Formats: sequence, structure tokens, C-alpha cells
Amino acid sequence: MGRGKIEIKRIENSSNRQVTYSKRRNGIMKKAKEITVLCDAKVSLIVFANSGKMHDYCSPSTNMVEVLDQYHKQSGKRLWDPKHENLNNEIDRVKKENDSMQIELRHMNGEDVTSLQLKELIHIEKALEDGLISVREHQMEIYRTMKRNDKILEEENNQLHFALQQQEMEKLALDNNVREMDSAYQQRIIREYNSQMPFAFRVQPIQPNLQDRI
Amino acid sequence: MGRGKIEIKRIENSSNRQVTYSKRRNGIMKKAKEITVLCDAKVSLIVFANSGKMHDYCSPSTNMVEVLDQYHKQSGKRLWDPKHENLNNEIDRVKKENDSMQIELRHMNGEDVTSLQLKELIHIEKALEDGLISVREHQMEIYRTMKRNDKILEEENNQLHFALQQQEMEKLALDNNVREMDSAYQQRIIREYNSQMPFAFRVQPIQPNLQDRI
DNA sequence: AACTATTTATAAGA
DNA sequence: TTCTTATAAATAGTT
Repeated sequence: MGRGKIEIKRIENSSNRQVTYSKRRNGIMKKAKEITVLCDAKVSLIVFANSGKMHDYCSPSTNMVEVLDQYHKQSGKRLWDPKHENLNNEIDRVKKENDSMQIELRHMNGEDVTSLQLKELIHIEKALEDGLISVREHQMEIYRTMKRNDKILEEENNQLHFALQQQEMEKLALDNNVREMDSAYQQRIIREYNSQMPFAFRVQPIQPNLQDRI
Repeated sequence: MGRGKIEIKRIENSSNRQVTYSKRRNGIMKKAKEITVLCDAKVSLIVFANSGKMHDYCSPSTNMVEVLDQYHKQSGKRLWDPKHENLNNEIDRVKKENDSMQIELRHMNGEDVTSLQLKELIHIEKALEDGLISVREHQMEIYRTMKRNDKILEEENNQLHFALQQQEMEKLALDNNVREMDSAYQQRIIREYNSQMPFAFRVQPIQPNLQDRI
């Protein structure tokens, strides 16, 4: 239908093809609209040009999803079922996993055990015992850490007490005007106090950031 | 394009509409095929008659799923996404449930407990202890049932032994031609044996279907 | 389902 | 792309 008859085969001239595509696409869209109106039909039409550009038409009385749903039902072909099926399988798989874990958990909590055989009960008992051992072990670990910590704090406390005491002694000595005492005697007294203090407290620094080690 | 021009509006005459539908449907299908061949286009065309009957065309170079996938991407419209989204949400939900149960289960088994606080450990310890109590209680239940069963079997056994013994005695009596003994004496012997048997074994029937009670 | 007068679509050209 | 137009194709009404 044009100036000349054409064979229905790929148009090799690219720009001709492009023009023909555009014209015929408009034509087919028009036809789709017409049949929709004239005959009460539902139409879904999707056209992709060679370039990838898309055009579509869908009867105003309906929408793509509905048309495709109906197509899906009538054709028996699977449109998006493969995707759905995968997802459904995944759900089933995970749900089964879920159920078995739930049962296991209930058994571990001592629920629903009336249906179990002795062998299974013994197995669960073993698991519970192991769990208890491990949990209590960790509790002990925490306890030990706390105790260790306590000890460090106590030592620090002692040290601080001692330092305080020493300072007070020094202050007292000054207050009593020991300046008048000969300096040799004064130094002997200080040496005496120092010798009472454990070595650790004279060289060991105060423990910093104790809480970081808990 | 016909004997007369027609307005593009619903054809009220039903059989005319039907005929026109059929002709135009063929027309549009032909056009779809032609544009496919001439212009290297991809076409998906689905037509539903007013009656519900469906016809479709899809370019041979492709298929519905591919076309719809591409449509889906390019149109930005959601075709089957609503369905998908629901399923995906479901999967996420179930997977999360799964993860938390898995963690709980691992804790109950005494695994990964190093990261836990004392409070949590104590809680798990309590759960494990409760579980142990319940499991062991049920073990005891099974043990008691077995013991009860044992007792019943034992009693039945005794009864059977006694019955056997009695039968043998009677047989012996016959073999030794006790027929010649006066019948009063014979009956006295039988009474003596009967008096040795506990009352229960004389009136209590043999326990039927013992295994059903285990 | 054919026929055919007419309308419509469109190929080629501008 | 768009317009034009000669011509092919589609189809409305008829048989």
C-alpha cells in the first residue's frame, strides 16, 4: 500500500527501515485503538524498535497487569511463574528450616518432650549439659576477670592510701618547724618512712584506665 | 476502508461487531508480523474479544517473558512487582526469624557465649536448667512406665509358670495311671495344688496387648 | 466465506 | 521528521 509494492522482508536501508517502522508503528497503534473501540476488545501491544526504544498501547478499559494475568491464565504459559516459583521455593525452604529449629528450641526448653523417645531425650540431655558447662565456664571467666580487677583496684587503693599518709607526715613535719632540725636528721626520718613502703609503691605508676580491661 | 466509511465507536450490532473483530484482528496480527520482519522490531500483542477469547502474537525472535521483562524495566510500571514484593518481604521476615532462632540455639548449645553479658548468661543458664529438669522428668516417666511394665510382665510370667507346672502335675498323675486311685483321693491332691496358687492367678485373666501401654 | 467498492495505510519522493 | 501522493492493502457492506 504505497507507491510501490514491497516484499515482506527486512528493509536493508537503515533510514528507510526507521521511517517505515515509525509509520507502521503508528498504524498498528491506531488499529489497536480502533479494534478496542469498535469491538469492545481488550488489547495489549508492546513494540520494541531495533534500537531498543519501546512503545506500548493498552486498552483504556483495562491495564497491563490485568491483561497479562488473563493471558497467563488462558495461555497456560508461564510468564513470571519461574521467578515466583523460585521465591516460593525459597520461602518453603526457609520455613522448613524455621520449623525444625523451633522444634529443637522447644525441646531444649523442655517443651513438647512427651513425644520423644528415650534415645532422643538422652541426646538432648547431653546437649543441655554441654550448654550448661559452657555457659557456667564463661560465667566463671567473667567472675575471674572481675576478681582480678578487684585486686588491681585494691592494690591501687593501698598505694593511694600510703601516698596520702606519707604526704600527711611530710606536712606534719613541716608544720612542726622541722626546719630548725639539722638537715641530716630530717633526711634520716624520710629515709625511714621510705623504707617502710614496699618497693612496688615507690616505682610502680598508678594503674591507668582500669575499666578498659574489664 | 470499505464500502462505506464508519465512525470509530462501538458497533452495536453484535454479529457485525463479531465479524469486524475477526477481520480486524487478523489485520492487526498481520501488521504485527510485518513490522517485525520489515523493521527488525520486537512485538508482543495480546487481544481479548468481548467474549473473553484470546489471541496473541509474539515476534519469533523473542518471547513473552523477555518482552515483558523489558517492558517492565523501561516502563517503570510495576507489572508483577506487587506480588514479588510480598514474597520478598515474606522471605526477609522468615529469614530474620531464622537468624534469631539460630543464635538462640547456638547459645543454648554453649556456642558463641563469649560475647554475652553476665545477665544473659544467667538467663540462658536458667533456661538450660529448666530444660534439663523437664527432660529428666520425662526420662523418669519413661523409666517408671518401663518398670511398671516389667512388673506386669513378671506377674504374667509367674502365672504362666504356675499354670505350666500344674499342667505337668496333672499329666504326671495321668501317666502314673492314677485312674486306679480312688477318685476322692485324686481330687484332694488337685485341691492341694490349687490352694498353693495365689488367688489372683486363679481369677485374673492374662494381660492382653501389653505393648500398647508402653 | 467470498466479493468488491471504498476507505485507509503507507512507500517513495520531496 | 513531516507532507504529499500514487498506489497497495484493508475492510464494510453485500451476496
